[in-house]
Amino acid sequence: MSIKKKLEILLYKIVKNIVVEHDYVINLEHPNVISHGDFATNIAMVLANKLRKNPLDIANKIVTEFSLKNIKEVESVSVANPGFINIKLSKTFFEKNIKEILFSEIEFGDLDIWKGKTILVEHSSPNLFKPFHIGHMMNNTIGESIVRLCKISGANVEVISYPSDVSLGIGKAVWQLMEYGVEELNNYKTISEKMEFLGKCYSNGTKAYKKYPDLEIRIREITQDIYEHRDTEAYRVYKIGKDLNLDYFIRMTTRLGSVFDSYIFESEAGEVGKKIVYENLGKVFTESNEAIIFEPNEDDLKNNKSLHTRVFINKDGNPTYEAKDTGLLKLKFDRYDPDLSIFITDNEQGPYFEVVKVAAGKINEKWEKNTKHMTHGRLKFNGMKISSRLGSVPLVSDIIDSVNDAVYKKTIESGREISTENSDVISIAAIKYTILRTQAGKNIDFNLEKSLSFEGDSGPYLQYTYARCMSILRKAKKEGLRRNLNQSKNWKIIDLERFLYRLPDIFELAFLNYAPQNVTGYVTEIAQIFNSWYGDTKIIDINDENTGYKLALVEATSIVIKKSLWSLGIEVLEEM
RNA sequence: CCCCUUAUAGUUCAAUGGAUAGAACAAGGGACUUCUAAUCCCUAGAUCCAAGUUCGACUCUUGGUGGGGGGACCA
Repeated sequence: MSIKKKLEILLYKIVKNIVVEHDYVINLEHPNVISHGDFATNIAMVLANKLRKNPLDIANKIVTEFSLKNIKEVESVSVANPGFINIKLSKTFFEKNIKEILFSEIEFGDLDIWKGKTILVEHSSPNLFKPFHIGHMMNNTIGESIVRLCKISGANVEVISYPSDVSLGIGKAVWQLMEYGVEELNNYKTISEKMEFLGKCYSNGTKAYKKYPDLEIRIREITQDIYEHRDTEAYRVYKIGKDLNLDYFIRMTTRLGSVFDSYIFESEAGEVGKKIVYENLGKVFTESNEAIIFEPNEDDLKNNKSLHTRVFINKDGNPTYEAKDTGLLKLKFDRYDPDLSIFITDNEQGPYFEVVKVAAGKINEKWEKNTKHMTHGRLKFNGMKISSRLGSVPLVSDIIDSVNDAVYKKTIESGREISTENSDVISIAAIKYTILRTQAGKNIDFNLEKSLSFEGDSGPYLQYTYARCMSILRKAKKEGLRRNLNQSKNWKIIDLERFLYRLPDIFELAFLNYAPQNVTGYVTEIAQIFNSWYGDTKIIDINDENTGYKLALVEATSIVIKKSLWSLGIEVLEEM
């Protein structure tokens, strides 16, 4: 149990004796100003209202009781105006905590709050035949971080993606691919080149469809071949393209650090969705203008003003995205029965999914209650030069390449050398950090000069700090120095110790609020405190009896940084 | 017209209803014969507007204003 939980329980019991018959929650927080202590609570002020008493009197009473308990992890408890109770932790606690970090290693910070439960996360869902573009980078980065936070919660986590594998758009691409000739693919060696060619098929197919209306019949026929898996040339060509696309998707997401346990394809979800919509016709859905729609009733609207009428099956009898998503919900819950099902999309789908959720909830309550739709904003490019191979939409690989160029330049300027692999790790860290420092849902200004940096508040800064820790530890080892888990008597607690123990609480907060930026902010603060300490302290000092303990602190810092970055889906480097 | 979302230093972003609103970049000054200067130290600088709830509001409520997104057969 974390020290925070322990103190909260203790305070709860103490307060219970003072105020009977009143509901209250003990809420410990870390004061902004470290001189106020390690924890503070506002309970006395909250109770002052209910009891109509002076908050200072209540606080004093609680503090007196608290002091009698003689908690060895606590050095002092005090009262501050207008009624805060401040708690300072003891040297004993910090010493014990560093031991815990070092013994737990990479498991430090793991929680058990969702142990025994299952969480399903869907993210990075690609449009097959369309390039893996910048929007997917955003989705993948946030999704992967959510996946990892869920794993930290102790839950069993299943990760899936939901590729869009049937649509009129894909029909157009397949038509164009057949026009060019599928054997054209053999002229390209690498998978990126093949993908570039397929991307061209997609955009040129779309253009041709617009320009020549006569094509519609043929392209609709191709689309139908794909829907129904007909044994035709179109379907065979489609299969080749689909497999290539999936292969590429796996490569790209692997490069970014994601692994998927399984896929549910849009084609599957469409069939299932169409079936359940028809099954619930008259109950949940109604017919209107030849289409099947969902219309929210008065109660629905009272609870959620954003609801509106939507078409689930169009007049041609085909499932729309709404029906497909309903089918997807069924497949998710049938296959995984998750206690929580999270999926991540661009926020343009926010109002839309509210409707699907309410409609689906009428078929199965769980589908609505256990589903969390997380939305993210868009990456805006202002002034950032990206040479996109495919028109105006920057591809994920284009972006990473551009950032790689900048990393390479920076490396050369500072007189270092770098491998391609490490450069990639740094570039991806820089991009991911930029996305994850911001609250999901906001648009992000994605600018190499402004928001994407390698200095200060950045991914590479954190990697650099980790590498610095490792470098110190390597040197100590070389000199035959070993860590010492015990403080000497003259050791004075430093700020670093006052932050390292907080990781589990930060993880809990980030998990419960779907807020990776809590971790980003915390780990940046740790790095700043560490670097500041590094700046004014000689860590390896044979004449200092504290050297062993300082080495333990360096190691603990490296563990906390590594684990924090892991939760964000960012890799560390031993040297840079 | 309705709904969702967003507004914090010159810029890009933080801040579970708490105490003196934090960083970074840019600006100015300083620190490498030293454990990695992708670093550190110092200086200056901000809550869109108007009411309300509260002991206390960037945070909650209501009403405005600006940005982004949605609102029947696209996804």
